[in-house]
Formats: sequence, structure tokens, C-alpha cells
Amino acid sequence: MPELPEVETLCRQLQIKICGEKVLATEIYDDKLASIKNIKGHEVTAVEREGKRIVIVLDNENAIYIHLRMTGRLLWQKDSVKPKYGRIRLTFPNGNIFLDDPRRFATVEVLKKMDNDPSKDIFKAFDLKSFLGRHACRKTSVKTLIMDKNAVEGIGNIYACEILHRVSINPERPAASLTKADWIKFFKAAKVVLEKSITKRGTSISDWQDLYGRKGENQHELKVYGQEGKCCSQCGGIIRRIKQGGRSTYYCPKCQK
DNA sequence: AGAACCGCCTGCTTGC
DNA sequence: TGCAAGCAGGCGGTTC
Repeated sequence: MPELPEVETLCRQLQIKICGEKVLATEIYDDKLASIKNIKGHEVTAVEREGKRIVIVLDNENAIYIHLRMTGRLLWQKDSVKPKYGRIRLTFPNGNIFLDDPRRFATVEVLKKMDNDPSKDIFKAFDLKSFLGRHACRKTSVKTLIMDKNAVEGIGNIYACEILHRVSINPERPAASLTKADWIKFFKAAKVVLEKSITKRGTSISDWQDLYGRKGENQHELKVYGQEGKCCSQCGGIIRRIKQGGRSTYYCPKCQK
């Protein structure tokens, strides 16, 4: 499932491939996406990331906003043979982009290009002061809070578990019990974990692939996610899995107090 | 207002 | 072996 590092990987690959290129044609295979228009004949001027969204900016003040949700995947193909779960195709002079998405959760919208507020994105102008003021007093668990995109954009289940393990914070602790120093430590670790994953082209735990259908390498770096019953690499404790808000949380009860 | 839960979806795994 | 139930979960919407 694509989170910030996976989306960032795609954006970087798209930038190289389609910036300055014109959209020659589009084809929609899924009625859920039928509202795509004002694309054909326009040139891509930039590819940006907003949280987990991919923003393909066009020369007509519009942009294609793509959110891959759970199982969405963008694939670059020279030929125009629809992949098995293809939902949309964008054709460029040098090849095609397909959205391949078995569960059909992904969204594609063409909207007026908006100036995004990057204050929730830890890779942009993340605003710690505003975060502390608005969210550090919340009663919900720290894990649930950091996955709330109104608080922090880009962290999903896998990286939430990994970052909390890195800073030895128990995922069930109420967010309000963390000190300012804890949060500073947390965001520092978040950057390290996410940046490392970007250099590894993401985490291919189930079916993540980059634009060229290649797997990432970050799954080999995971310390707790999907490691239930295994030994903690930091302290030798046994990794546990619990449910928080219907989602699996993996952590080490010995070193994450 | 904040917190918890639901529905969207379908391929894969599990259990009888 | 076969089929149904359960699971995966980001996020917008609804409810309490």
C-alpha cells in the first residue's frame, strides 16, 4: 500500500518521464472515473506530491490529482495493452501511464491547481508549533493520531509502526502523554525512516511496485511491521500485534513502554 | 468538537 | 477439494 515514500518514488519517476510532454489521449475503463476531462492536448508542466496524492500539473491551470489508496499502482508501458486491473490510461508521445487498481479505491480527479498548504508534510514546511498546539493534547492514541492526515500527511500503517519502534514509544500511549521533546524526537525519526525508504524505492510488503513494475527494497528494513512473534532487533523482546481502530499495530512491548 | 465506527472494493488466506 | 467467511486498510462520511 503506497505511503509517502512510495508516492514520492512515483512522483520522481513521473517527473523524468512526462514533464514537458503532451497528453495525446486518455481512455477510461472504469465508470467510477468517468469525470476525467480537459486533459487531452495539454502539456505536463510539473509533477508534485501533496501528502499521499500525486499531482500532475497541466499548462491549463488544471492538475490531475491521483490518490492510490490501498491497491492503486501506476505503470509505465510502451504498449497500450491494458493491465489486468487497468482503470485508466494516459497516453504520451513516448508511452502510456496506466492506473492498475484491483480494489478500485484509488481516485483520479481533474481540478483547478490549488496552492497546497505544506505545513502537515514532514518533508515540506512542517509546522511543529501548529501541530503541538492543535494535536498534542488529543486523547486518542499516538499511533492513531500520527495516521490522521489532518495532523500529519503521508504516514500510513507501516511507517507509523516503524517510526514508533525507532523512538521506543508505545503505540497505545495517549497522544497527550508525549512531551514536546518526545514529539521533536518523533519527527526527527520519522524523517529518517521515510527518507531511507525513499532511497530504497519503497516497501513492497504486499504488491507495491514502482512506475516500471519493480519492487522496492525497504521491506528488508522493517523492524516490527509484519514481524509478529519474531525477536525485536533492538532488545530481543517478542514483537506483538494488536488492533487499534480496526488496524493492525505491530510493536515490541519490551522496548516500547 | 472529538472520537469511534462504517462503507467503499476485491483478491487472497484461512477454516471447516 | 471447494466454498464461504474473514482479512487487508486510507479516507470521507456518519453517528454518538
